Amino acid sequence: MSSNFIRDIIDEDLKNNKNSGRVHTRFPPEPNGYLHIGHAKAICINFGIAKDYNGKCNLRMDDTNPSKEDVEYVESIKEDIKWLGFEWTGPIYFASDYYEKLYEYAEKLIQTGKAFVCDLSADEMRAYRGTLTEPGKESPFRNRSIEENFSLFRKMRAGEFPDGAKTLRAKIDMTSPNINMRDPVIYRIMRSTHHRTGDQWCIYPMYDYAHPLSDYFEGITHSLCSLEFEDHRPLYNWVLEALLSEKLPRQIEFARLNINYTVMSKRKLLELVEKGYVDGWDDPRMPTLSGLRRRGYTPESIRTFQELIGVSKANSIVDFSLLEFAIREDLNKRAERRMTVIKPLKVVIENYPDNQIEWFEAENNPEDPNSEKRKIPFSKVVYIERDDFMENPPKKYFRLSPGSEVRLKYAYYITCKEVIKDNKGEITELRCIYDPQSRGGGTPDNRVVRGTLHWVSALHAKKTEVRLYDHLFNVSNPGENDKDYKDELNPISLVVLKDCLIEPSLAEAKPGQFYQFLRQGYFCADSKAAKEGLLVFNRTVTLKDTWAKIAASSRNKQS
RNA sequence: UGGGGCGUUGUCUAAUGGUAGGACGACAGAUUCUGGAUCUGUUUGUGAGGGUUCGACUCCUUCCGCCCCAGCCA
Repeated sequence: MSSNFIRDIIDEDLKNNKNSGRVHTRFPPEPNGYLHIGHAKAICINFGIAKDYNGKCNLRMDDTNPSKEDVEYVESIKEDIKWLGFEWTGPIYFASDYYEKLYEYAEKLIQTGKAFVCDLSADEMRAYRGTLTEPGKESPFRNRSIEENFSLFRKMRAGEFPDGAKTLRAKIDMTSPNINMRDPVIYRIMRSTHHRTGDQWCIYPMYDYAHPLSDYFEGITHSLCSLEFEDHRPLYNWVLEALLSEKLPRQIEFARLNINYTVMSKRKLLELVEKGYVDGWDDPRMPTLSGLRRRGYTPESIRTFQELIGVSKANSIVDFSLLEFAIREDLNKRAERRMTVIKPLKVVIENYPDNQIEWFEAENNPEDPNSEKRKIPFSKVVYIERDDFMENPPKKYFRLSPGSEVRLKYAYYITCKEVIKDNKGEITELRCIYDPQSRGGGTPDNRVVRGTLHWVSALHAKKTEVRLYDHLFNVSNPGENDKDYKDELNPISLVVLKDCLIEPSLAEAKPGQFYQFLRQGYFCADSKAAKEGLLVFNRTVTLKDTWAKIAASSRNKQS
């Protein structure tokens, strides 16, 4: 586990015996959307630190805004964290469990003259707040007596005022250069049914007030959050210091994760879901954990990725290729190999006996010495990949072309004798001959064939749907330069191919089971389609493709 | 232009006054029944200027650039 500036701070705290050597973090999502890979960074940081320091990490739902939150989201959050491989300490905490306590502390704030009930409307409050460069003005309600504030606040709770009519505000400093300190609202009146407390409350605490206290209630020592809360730290500390005298949690901020060719804001992801640009939160193109899971990403690969990107305070955009590296590395070691022809081209082996069937032994995983072998059937008619044949091949193309010889993996060498086309000029079939001496993939004369192709036997193959995914957006940084990110969606981020041919053993693939389709990529059986009894494979990531690179660069040279 | 942050190769990240290193990518080669994997090698960087110092990514200073903040969101 590599170090970072947060761990350095904790090491220092430990050295000074701060918090009596305790390390207690928390992951505090708001249940207003599904977790995405940016959350995974925060999860790995918080749970990872707890694990490595023999500490604790709480899961706390930061549910102080019922208008946006829902139980569906709390369920998905639990599932995603468990799937990622982390366990929270104790029960799941909810900020809503603290509503009564939070209310009592607010009364304490009033009693000590540190909070007041304000009648300013939202618009008025904005006007009083000042601007970035001008100080604000004090609310005319700022100097109400403690008794009046007290009784008004109770009436707020009792529902005697309409929504938005009054707020409870911290009395700090309207001239502060930090706008967060200009008498921030800490309670608002909002008649909204909460997913846990129902209609019990009509006033709800604000994040800036509820969060530090929730941390305190749970004995959190290090409250790790993202950079945009840096400006809120003085307020975080103000709330705690105004109410408490003991050792307090310390907030530390780190840069959130950005990855190119995708978006990472819950607002935007929600919009993609609600407006139907994608097939739900778990669409395999989404950067959500449920999407990545459905796509075939493993929890191990996501944890590796988080380890690779590190933790710092610098804003950054991580290359998608790093995520791809992490999943390839994991799946290369673990995924069983299968042969699947995605875009089939019929090959008839003219000199192969008409009704003969042979079974060849194939490695399930050459990277795993303990893996078993399987038998695959071979017959006179096979299918190969359309891309593995070119009638007029360029230099350095060592797949099949008229007159050339290639190896059908695990089977025989074949040579192309004739190309058959339909009346539109489209190639429909290849006529080949095989060398019986090359059985098993080698010949007595050790002749060199550069190309080795995957194939399926026409007699035995099963038809299946395969879905190929690409970046959801076709620009590196969607929404940049005032563009609407929705205009930058990649129109071919999903390509559905329905006539793919799989080898027989794949017919029983379990939902979520991952494979390497030889020479093509890693694929996993789609769990959503499986619920409807369909067998569909999602492409998780392609294999690295050196030939594609060579072809592309020579194409560039020509143009 | 108030306040808070951040600038190290194409990308991410180390080095906390003492050889600017790692990972990904890229490139080259070896090897290979996957143009995969594996192995080897190569390349590119401290935002700019001044200062302190034997020595500066690191300290001081001036500047430049980028991000965040004016929700009764989190």
